[in-house]
Amino acid sequence: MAANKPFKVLVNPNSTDAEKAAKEAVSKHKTLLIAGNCWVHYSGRAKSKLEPGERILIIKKDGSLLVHRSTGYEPVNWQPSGCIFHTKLKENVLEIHAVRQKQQESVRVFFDNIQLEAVLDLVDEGEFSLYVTEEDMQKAVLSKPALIEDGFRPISYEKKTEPGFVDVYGVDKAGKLVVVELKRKTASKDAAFQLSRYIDAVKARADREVRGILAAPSIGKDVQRVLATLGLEFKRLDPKRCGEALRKADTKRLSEFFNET
Amino acid sequence: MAANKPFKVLVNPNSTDAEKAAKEAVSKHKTLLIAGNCWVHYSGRAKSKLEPGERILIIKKDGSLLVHRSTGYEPVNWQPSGCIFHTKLKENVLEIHAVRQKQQESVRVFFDNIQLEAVLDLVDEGEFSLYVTEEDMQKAVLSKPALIEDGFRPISYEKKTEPGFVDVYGVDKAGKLVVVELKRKTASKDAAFQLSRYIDAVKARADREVRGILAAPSIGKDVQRVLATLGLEFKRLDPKRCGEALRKADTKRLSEFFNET
DNA sequence: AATTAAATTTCGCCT
DNA sequence: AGGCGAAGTTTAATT
Repeated sequence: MAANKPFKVLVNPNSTDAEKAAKEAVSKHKTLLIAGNCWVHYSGRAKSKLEPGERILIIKKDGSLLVHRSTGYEPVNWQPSGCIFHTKLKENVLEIHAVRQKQQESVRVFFDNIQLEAVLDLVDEGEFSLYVTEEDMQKAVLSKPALIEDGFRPISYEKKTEPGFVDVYGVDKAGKLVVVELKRKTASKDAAFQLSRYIDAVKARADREVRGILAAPSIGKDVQRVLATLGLEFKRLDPKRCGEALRKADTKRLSEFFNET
Repeated sequence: MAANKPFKVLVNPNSTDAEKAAKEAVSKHKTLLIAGNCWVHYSGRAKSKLEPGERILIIKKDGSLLVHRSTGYEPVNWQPSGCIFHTKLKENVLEIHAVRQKQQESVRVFFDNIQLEAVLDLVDEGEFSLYVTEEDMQKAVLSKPALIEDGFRPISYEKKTEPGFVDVYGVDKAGKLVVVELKRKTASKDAAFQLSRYIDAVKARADREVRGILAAPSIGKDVQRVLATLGLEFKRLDPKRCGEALRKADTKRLSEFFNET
């Protein structure tokens, strides 16, 4: 556990201390967190008014603002990053005014009672990755081969050690052999060449025509040209739809498929 | 100022106390707020992994969950209302597990260091009102044409892609054709010219006199002169009164109007 | 730079 | 209950 980090917490602060902390947070680009009784005025593309009630206000170092009520996943009022903030104190009411030049918008939050206020210095270098695993994509194709094309029937599959590449072998509607290479992200030139090598290897053994399909969420124009030159095909395969297909798939049957191979 | 409300604030709590407070918040349907070092796993429609870093976690009484990083207006991980929560303690790591049956989703948040934890009881009955979008103004005029002028009868309406402009066509007391252009904010010169172009187009088709009314909350002196030059009229239209008119309008009748056109 | 498409979109209204 | 459309949508990608 790391040593305790420097941050400020005020419980039931008076308005003067509250404003001081808010000013500090904003000027030093820290995270400001306030829980208390407030009302909010928004004006910009539309207008809104929020009558008094207890909410949570968050202001981040990039100049984004959030006001959260006691329920609901969405903020009741907000402002994307890039705001400039002003604070004002008037008759023990703390006003925090967020102005966004870009969209000509402004949000004013007025606190007349603060339960909790914190000025945090959040250090966050952690990477965020949203993914569909190669295995997920493979499972999706196996459970719903039409994702590749109508009439496609998988015969076997092979998991490769290289991350991001998984092949599925099968036959198409006409009975022609098909090699499918899956890629989690945008198809690269490498992927095209790799698929080409597989195709060549399979052709040499099978001694008959083999189709090669590179299935990925997207492909660049240049890679598309490479594919065409190599006589290969591209099939757009949306990771999201793979996920959907997976969920809708008959899990039992799918697991059986995996077990029996 | 109201008396201080009961709530709990923990600064640098140990994991045992942290879990205890989290359990209390969830079971008693309070708002849970944690700032600390965490990592997050999400699995559902997609999958995601968030490497360790310092963030803010909010769990609301309706079972919604938010994980906010130090920047960005949007949460990095979230879950809409309706989650069921489980907490677990393992080697001083607090795990909060949110499960949503409806979508078959789950979010796991792991804290190994907590700077601040609060259990709040937010009381919020304040009304939120969003008012006067262009469409609102249009609906208001359609439901209460007298907002434009006495005896005005709308015939049809048209929604434009340009933001802020909505037209209503109708006839006045004398049976003369009227084109109304609505603007959410102060009428601009552009609006005047735009209306003028409409009028010209309508005149060309209808081959008879057409009145043009620019309806907006306010108008500048210069724009007023432009209007006069173009032979057009200005009608002050208070957004607030539009909102009121809308609320008071017979919703059924309004929807019928929209259907029959 | 502008336009289009996607989002773990969510949410509300209508059929 | 399912489907469609809007959102103060925002944000990323593509032309």
